Amino acid sequence: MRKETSTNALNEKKMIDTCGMSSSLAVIGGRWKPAILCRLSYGTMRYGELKKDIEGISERMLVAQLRELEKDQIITRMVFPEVPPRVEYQLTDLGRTMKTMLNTMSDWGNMYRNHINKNQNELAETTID
Amino acid sequence: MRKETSTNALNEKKMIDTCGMSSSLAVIGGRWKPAILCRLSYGTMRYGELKKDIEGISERMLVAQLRELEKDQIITRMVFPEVPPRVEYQLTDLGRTMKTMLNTMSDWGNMYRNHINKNQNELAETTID
DNA sequence: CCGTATCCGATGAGATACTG
DNA sequence: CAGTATCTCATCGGATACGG
Repeated sequence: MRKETSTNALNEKKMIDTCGMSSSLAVIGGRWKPAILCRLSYGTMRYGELKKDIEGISERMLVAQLRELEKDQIITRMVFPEVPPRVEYQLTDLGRTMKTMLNTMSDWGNMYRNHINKNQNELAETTID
Repeated sequence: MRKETSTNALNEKKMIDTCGMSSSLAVIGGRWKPAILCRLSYGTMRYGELKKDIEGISERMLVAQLRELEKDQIITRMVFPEVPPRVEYQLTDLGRTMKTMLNTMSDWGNMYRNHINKNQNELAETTID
């Protein structure tokens, strides 16, 4: 039953063996889920707000991604029986546990993009003949 | 413009605006890149080692993913002009900066899977009639 | 040993029109 | 307002055969 001897090597080994990365990517991956999750991490939003805020998304995709996140227990969908109808989405407790990961990914992504752009600019400058 | 007053809200706002998550996912996403990156984060590996170690991957996909990671400056490809031929892959310095993110994603993914499984088991137990 | 080339099905995702 | 339904196209990824 899994000794807890925490050498660095063992910790890293654990990562390879089980590789939970795929589980994470299955939940947060794809073209639109990052945009949805980023927004919902600040609180509740209505369907129409998400649609207006996420540029370029079609209704079909927005609904599909919201349904998947709901099935994966990351967000909740609350329907208010009013006229006109209102539907609000928000992170579950489980969904809120993602915030650290989302921030880490966002930070690395920004660093990476800056790095790539910087190198391209330097390259452009040195190759002017 | 942009006041640098670092309230919590503003820090979070930064995440939404730029959302580097998509940049991260563009580099590490997909079916096979997690497996490749996990393995290369321990050091150099040969093509054949990767192929043997990553169960189910086809040569077509292995090569394609390695080429993309190389283009994205995450790994290097070193060809040794020997007989038989030898090709070694390893993370670049830039690639090594991903390790924190990979671990965070792996940890959350494992936590998530455990959480889901646990709830399913409890549900199964309570619904036995 | 380290790949390419080719074919093909499954899935992701856009556009448009319609509905309770 | 908050969605469905349908059609279409592009990309991802698997299987197999062959090449330096």
